[in-house]
Amino acid sequence: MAALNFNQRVYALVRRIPPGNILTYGRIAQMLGVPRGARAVGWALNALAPNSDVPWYRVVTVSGRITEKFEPHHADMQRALLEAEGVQFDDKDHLKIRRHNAIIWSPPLPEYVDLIGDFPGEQT
DNA sequence: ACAATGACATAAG
DNA sequence: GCTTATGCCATTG
Repeated sequence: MAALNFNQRVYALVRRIPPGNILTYGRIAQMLGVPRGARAVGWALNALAPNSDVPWYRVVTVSGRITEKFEPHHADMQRALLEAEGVQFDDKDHLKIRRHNAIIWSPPLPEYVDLIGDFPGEQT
């Protein structure tokens, strides 16, 4: 199996997102050092187990819209989970996030380095 | 190692 | 602002 370094990092980062805050796929990828690796982040969450402790619902698209590619059912659930944490939506199911909104979480620098920086070798 | 896939992002119409 | 087309990355067959 290959539940590996990259996915592990995505999970670790998503777990650090506080309630009421959100993060985009692209932003996560950029934090991991792969600015164009948004799809890979989505793939990591796709392989995530339903009972996982990773708050996958706090990850949205850069347009402030919940992914519909997965299952419409879950999209509705994701919206409910976010609303429960105080995240506000528009009538068109898109988040009220702008280029400079505060709900887009950003980790403290020390934690950022500890998280994204040099990770213990887990390859092979 | 090559080809295909997929919870995305960006550019163009 | 929305839809379509192309690009990117990691994972899987």
